[in-house]
Parts: sequence; structure tokens; C-alpha cells
Amino acid sequence: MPERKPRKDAARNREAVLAAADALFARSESPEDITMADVAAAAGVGKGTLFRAFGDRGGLLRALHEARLEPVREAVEAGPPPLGPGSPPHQRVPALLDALLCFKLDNRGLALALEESGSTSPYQAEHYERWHRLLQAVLEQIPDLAADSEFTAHALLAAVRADLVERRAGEEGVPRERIRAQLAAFVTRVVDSRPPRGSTAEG
Amino acid sequence: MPERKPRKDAARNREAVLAAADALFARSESPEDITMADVAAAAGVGKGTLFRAFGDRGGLLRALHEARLEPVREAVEAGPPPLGPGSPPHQRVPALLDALLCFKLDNRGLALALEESGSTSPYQAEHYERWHRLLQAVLEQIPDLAADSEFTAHALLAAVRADLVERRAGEEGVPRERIRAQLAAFVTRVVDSRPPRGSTAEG
DNA sequence: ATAGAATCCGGACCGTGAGTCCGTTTCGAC
DNA sequence: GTCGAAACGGACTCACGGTCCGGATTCTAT
Repeated sequence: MPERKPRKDAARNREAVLAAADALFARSESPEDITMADVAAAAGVGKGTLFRAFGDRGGLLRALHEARLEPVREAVEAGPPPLGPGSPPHQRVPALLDALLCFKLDNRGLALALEESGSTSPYQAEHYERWHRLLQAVLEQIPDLAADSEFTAHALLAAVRADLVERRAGEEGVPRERIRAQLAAFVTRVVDSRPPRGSTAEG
Repeated sequence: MPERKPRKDAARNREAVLAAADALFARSESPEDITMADVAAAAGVGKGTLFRAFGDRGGLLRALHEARLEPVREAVEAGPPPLGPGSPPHQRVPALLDALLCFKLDNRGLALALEESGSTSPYQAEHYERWHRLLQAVLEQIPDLAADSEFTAHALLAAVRADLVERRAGEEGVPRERIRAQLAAFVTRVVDSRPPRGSTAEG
């Protein structure tokens, strides 16, 4: 309720910063060499403004990520199959991971910056939590995978981590479609296989 | 040839630094809050000495990692099955990943520090290259997996990344044996599954 | 044993980048 | 137009990785 609408200049500057940051990260070799001062300068804004608007570096990255990821989130939460809800799990799992992969291919610099994000491992990020929960829930519907769905979700998500994607697409120059095909094959392998033996293991 | 043996005090200090660093990283919450100055102080040594001996932060981490990983490397390169060479691929792949996992469980702080390692993604590290090449070579011997062995090796290694291990073992408190069992199940699933579709024969 | 050179020690010092502070400016409600 | 609140922006602080160099230590040749 106590949502006060921001002043006009504040809103304008916020947008300017987001746009500038997006451009900078997209161009940069490594996100490490984009400083906050760079972003502020590129946006035509003072550092104070930047930090006031986003809190810290992580905040900026998160906001940017959130904004760019919005369409994907939408498609996943309320879109048509195979991405949207209601799709058969065997199709939805590969679709989800492919969507995530494509996002990271299309936003390499940003994704990289976010996952490095200084000191914070990606596993503390709130958006990781969301994807993991969703993926786990879908895996839960596949009887063979239900037992270890939590770990399986982690392991599948690990296959599309930003730095891995960056290495294959960027440094090794593997073409996009090949990367997608390989991921699809891998995921299918995991999802369509019979259970190893016991199933969940004890300690 | 121009290998000159180091002076006695240099050798002693080098050991002191390694020991101190190991202890510090083992205790620390996050490797980020161990500074080089901390390590130097704990080792009873000046910063200059520390940097002279290891070049930079990454160098220290690498040296430490190398030292601790030595037994594993040995076992993999010249030990008995299932880890050593000559083991059947279907057994060796899970064994390799389990060994890696156990190492990271036993050296959480160190492994975490190494993989973060400031700006460098783990995929530029020389030791990652080694593990990837080895794993890929073994996968190559499994007909179903030979085609995408390169990616598959990356994906499997991603499942034992230090920050994921840290999260499950540390923050979530999942017991060691359960983590190992889950990884084993996952790996087996990948390795023992029939090829997804387009491939050749089946069986 | 000892002198002299090579090597190493260590902590003061530097550059850099994230994040803060506060005097000044802009907005918008009346 | 006026006034308080909100936002601006860049100088400033602080912490950390890494460098430098005068002085101490160890090696070697005699």
C-alpha cells in the first residue's frame, strides 16, 4: 500500500541506467571490466543516483535480469505448451531448459555478470530458487525421477550455467543450434532413461 | 635445467603459507572474506613474501589445490579400478565423478575459493581442462555417448561444481552419503541410457 | 671462517573500484 | 510563486590485490 510513485526524473534515470548497463554488458568482453562508474557515466548520471536506485551492483544486475527475463517467465507461467503449464513433463523439461539456454545465449554478458555477481554464488539468488522449484515440480511428475527430483533439477540447471554457455558459445565458437541440440539430447537422456536401480539412496 | 633449488627460508615460508591458507579457507564461511593479508599474517609472513612465492591470489589457490588433489590424480592416473585406467567405462565414469565430489566435500572452502577465484571462471583453469579431457576420453569409449562426449563431459562436471556442492552439503545440510548416492544415480542414468533418438543401432 | 653476491624478507605504499555522504537542484502540491 | 520533500551527482572513504625496495639471511668460493 505505501507504494509511492517515484518522481519523473527518478523514473527516467532508472530507465537510462538499465539501458546503458544492458548495452555495456552486451558489448563487454568480461563483465568484470564494467564498473559502476562506467554504467553511471554511460547513463549520464551520477554514481549516487545509480546506487540510490539499485542498492548495489547485484541489485542492478538483478533488476536488469528480471526485466529481460520477463517474457520467458510469462511464457513459462501462462503460455502454451511445451513451455507453459499443462504440458506433458517429458516435453516440458527439455523445453524449460532450452528456454533458459536460449536466454543465456541471447544475453551472455548479462547472464555471466549475474551469476558471477561478485561474491554471491548463483545458488543464493532468488531467481535460481524459482527455476529450481519449477523444474523440480515438473520432474516430480515423472515417476522414475520423482525420488531424486531435487538433485536432478540442480544437475540439469548446472548444464546451462552462464559461464559454461559463455565458454562454448563464445570462446569455442560452437554454433547455437549445435549447443541446443546437445543440451536437448542430454536432457532427453536423463528424462527418458529407466531408473538406475534402487532409486533414491540412503545415507 | 636452470632449476635452482630454493633457499631454505623460502621453502619453509612456502609451506607455512600453504598450511595457513588451507586452515583459513577450511574454517571460513565464504572464501571471499579471507584476504591475502590474512593469509600472510596467519603464516607469520609479509605480504611481499606471499606474492613472491605464488604470484597472485589465483596462484596460491592453484598451488594449494594442486597439492591437495595430488592423491586423487595419482589414483586416477595409475591406480586400481574402478578409478584407474583400464576400468570399464561404465564403471569408471561414476567413479571419477564420485572422486571429484568427495574431494570437494572434503575441501569445501578450498574448492569454492578456487572456482570463484575472483574473475576467472573455472572453465579457464588448467585443472578443469584436464578433468574434462579425461572424462571425455572415457565417454568416448561408450558408443552411445561418443557423439556428444564433449558436451556430456561438461554437463557431468557441472553437476559437481563447488558452489553446488557447498550449497547442498553446507547450507542445506544434506548428508554426504546421500549426495554421493544422488550423484551416482544421476550419472548412471546418463551413462546407461539408450541414445535419445536419431542415433544408429539400439541395444 | 669469512667476504661478497644472490636471494629473500616484510611492511609501507599504490591503484582501483564499490559504496557513502551531503550540499545543491529539481519536482510537484498548493 | 513558494516551500518541503525527494532526487541528484561527484568528491570522499575504505578495503583489497598487488608492487617496491632497503635491509636481513643464506649460499658459495676461497
